Amino acid sequence: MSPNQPSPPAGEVRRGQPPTLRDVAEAAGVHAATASRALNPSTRRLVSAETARRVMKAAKTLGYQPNPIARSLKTAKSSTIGLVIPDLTNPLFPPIVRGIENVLEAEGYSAWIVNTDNDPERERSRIDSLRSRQVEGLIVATARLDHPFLEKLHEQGVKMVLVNRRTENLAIPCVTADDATGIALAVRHLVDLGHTRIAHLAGPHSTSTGVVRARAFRHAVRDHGLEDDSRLIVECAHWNEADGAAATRELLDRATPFTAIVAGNDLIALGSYDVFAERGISCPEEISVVGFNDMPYLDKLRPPLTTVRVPHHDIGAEAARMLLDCIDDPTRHPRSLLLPVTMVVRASTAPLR
Amino acid sequence: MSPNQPSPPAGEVRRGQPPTLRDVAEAAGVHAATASRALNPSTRRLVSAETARRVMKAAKTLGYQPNPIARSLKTAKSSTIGLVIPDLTNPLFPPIVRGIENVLEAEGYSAWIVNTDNDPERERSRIDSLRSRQVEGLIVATARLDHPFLEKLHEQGVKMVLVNRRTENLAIPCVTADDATGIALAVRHLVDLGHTRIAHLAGPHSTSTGVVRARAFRHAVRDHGLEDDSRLIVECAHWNEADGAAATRELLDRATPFTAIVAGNDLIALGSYDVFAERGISCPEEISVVGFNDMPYLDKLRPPLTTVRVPHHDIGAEAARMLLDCIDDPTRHPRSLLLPVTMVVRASTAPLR
DNA sequence: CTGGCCAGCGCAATCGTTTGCGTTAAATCT
DNA sequence: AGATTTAACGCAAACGATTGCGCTGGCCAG
Repeated sequence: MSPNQPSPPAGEVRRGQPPTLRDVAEAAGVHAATASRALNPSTRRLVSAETARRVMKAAKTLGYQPNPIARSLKTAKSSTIGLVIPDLTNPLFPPIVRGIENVLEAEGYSAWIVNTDNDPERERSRIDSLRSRQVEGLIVATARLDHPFLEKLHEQGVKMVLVNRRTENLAIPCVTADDATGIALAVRHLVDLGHTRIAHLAGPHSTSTGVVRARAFRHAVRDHGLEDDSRLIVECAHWNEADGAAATRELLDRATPFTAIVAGNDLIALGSYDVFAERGISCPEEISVVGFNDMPYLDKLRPPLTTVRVPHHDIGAEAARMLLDCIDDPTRHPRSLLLPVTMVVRASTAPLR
Repeated sequence: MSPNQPSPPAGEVRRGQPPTLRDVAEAAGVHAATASRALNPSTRRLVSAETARRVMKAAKTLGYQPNPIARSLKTAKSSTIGLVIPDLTNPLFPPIVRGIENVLEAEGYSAWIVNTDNDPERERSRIDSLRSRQVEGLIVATARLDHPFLEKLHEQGVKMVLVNRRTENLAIPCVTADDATGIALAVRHLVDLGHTRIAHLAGPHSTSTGVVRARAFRHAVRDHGLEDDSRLIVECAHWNEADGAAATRELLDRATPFTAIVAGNDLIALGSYDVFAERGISCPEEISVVGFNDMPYLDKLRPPLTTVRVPHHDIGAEAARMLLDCIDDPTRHPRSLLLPVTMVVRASTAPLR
C-alpha cells in the first residue's frame, strides 16, 4: 500500500465515517476554527505557519475532504451554477457544456444541467428548482428575443449570461458567435462560385440567432449587388430537420428560381438534404447548400456539408468565465462577447454551371 | 399580478431573504419542528390535520421553498447521484443522460455529470469530488473489465450501477444492450446477403462491450458454418473514428480477402468510411459495413449506415431506476439487465455480387 | 377519583463549516 | 519597567433543516 492514497482515508477515522474538520483539528491539536483557517488559503495568514503546516499535514493523512454541503449552508455560496439548455441531445450543446465545465472545474465550481425541451413551463419549473438548489448563477441557452421570464429573473438580480442566443434586452450579458460575419462569409462563398439567386432558410424569428442571421443574409446579398428577393427567404418554425425540410419544400414549391441555399443552421440543412432525396434533386450539382455551426460528422454526409464553424467550446468557456466574473463582482458592467467564425468549405457547394 | 406566483414569494419576507422554515412556522403560529413535520408527507401524521393545513397554507403564501442544502446536511442525503461518462461529446451519451434524468426528475433526484476523458486519474479525482458532494449513488459508463477502482468503491458500499459496459465482477449491477444478439443479427444480415468472408473491427478488449461483441462475432460466424479466421479480426485501441480507421487499414493491409465488416460501433465504422475514401474503395459495392448503436444522423451518411439500434434512452432510464432501487433497499440483490436491440438496414450493406 | 395512555406539539441537539469576537501571551513602544 | 499593540488561537453562534425526547392536556378504564 502506498503511504497516502486519498480515496480511502489512510489515517484512523472516528466511526467509519469520513473525517470531519473537527477530526483533523483534533489530530493537529488545535480548535476546529483554527483548522478551518489553516485549510483555507485566503485565511491562512491568520494562523502561524507552523500550525498551518501541522493542520494541513493532518488533513492529508486523514484524507480529509471538506463537506461542501456544510460549507454552503454557512457561506450561502454553493459553488454551483445552473446550465439551461433546450436539449442535450442536440449536438450543438455538448461542446458548449464541456467548455463551460472546463473553466468551472478550475475554479471549484460545478454545473447543474437542465433540459427545457423548449417548453416555457418546463423552463420555469426547472429554473425554480435550480434556484432552490442555491445556484449562484445561470448560463442560459434557451433565450428568446421576447423572454419576460428571463428579464424578470435578471431584474431580481439573478446572475446570468446567455449563450448562443440573446434577448432583446441588452442588459443581460451574452456570448454568441459572430453570426452576421458567418452569414456574410457563406454568401460571399456562394457568390464567388457564381451563384446569383441564393435562398435563405431562416431560423425561427423568435430567436435572436434567427433574426440576426436573416438580416445579415439580406444585407450580404445586397452588398454583392444581388436582388433581395423576399420570396427566397422562408422561416423555419424550429431549428431542426423536420422544419428545415418543410421550409425547403415550401421554397421549392414557390417556384422562384434559385441555385443555392444558406441554411440557418446545419440541422435545417439536413432537412434540405431529406427533401433533395425525396424529389431527386442532386446537391451540389443542381443546388448548393451551406449550413451553420459545423456540428460533428458533417464531413461524412452525402455530400459533405459546407458550413460555418462556430467555436462552441470557446463559447461555453467564455460564458463560464463571464458568469464567474459577474459573481465575483456584481457591479460589473454587462458585456456582450462575439466570437469569430470561420468558413469550412466541403462538397455541398459547387460552381454554378 | 396574480395572487400566487411561485417564483417571487408573494407574502411578506423577513429581510429580502427567501423565507425559511422558521418564517413559515411563525406565520402559522407553531414551532419550526411542527412546521417541518407538517410539510413532510411522511411525517405529516404526527401533527393534527388542522395545524398541517395552516402550515401548508402559510408555506404557500410565503412562497416557501425548502433549502436542500440544510436538509442534506442534517439528513446526509443529497437527492443527488453522480453520472460518470467518458465524454459528453460522444453522441452515444446524451440520450442516456436524458433517460436517466427523466426518471430521476420524477423522484426528486438530480444528477451531477462528470467527464473522465477515459483518464483513470481524472476519473478518480472526479469521483472523489462527487463523493464529497454526498452523492447517494453513481451511474458509471466508463467501466473497464479490470477496474480495481470501481471494485473498491463497490466494496466500500458505494451504490452504483454500470451502463453500457461492465466489469468482470458481476456483483455490480449493470444495464447494457444485448450486444451478443445484436452482433448475431448483424452477421446474419450479411450472411443473408451472401457474404461469407466477414471481418470484425473489435472494440478495445479492455471493455466488456469489446470482448462480448468480439466473442459473439466468432460464435455467429461459426453458427453459420463459416470459417472463424482470426486474420479477419482486428482490435481498435479506442472506440473512435481514428482508431477505427487505423484498424481498417491494418485489416486491408493483411490482404486476407473479405467482403463485409462488422464494426464494433458506429464510430469505428465511420473510421472505415474514411479509409474507403482514402483508398478509393466503394461501399457497399466492394465492401459492406454494419455499425453498432445507431447514433444520430447515420441515415444522412454516404452511404447511410446499416447498424444495430440500441435503446440508449431506455438504458439510461432503467439504470436510474435500478440505482434508486438500490438506494431505497441496500440489501437488494444486484441484477444485470440486458435490453433488446434491433437491426436497422440502410445502404452500407448490399448483396454480394 | 385516580392512574395511565396517547395525540399533538415544543425543546434543543445536531449535521460540518465559517467567522465575529474575546482572550492570551508575546512583542513593541515610551 | 509598565502600558499598549498585535499575532495566534479558542469560544460560541450562526446557516436551515430534521428528529429523539419530554411535556402537556384530554380521554378512557378501573
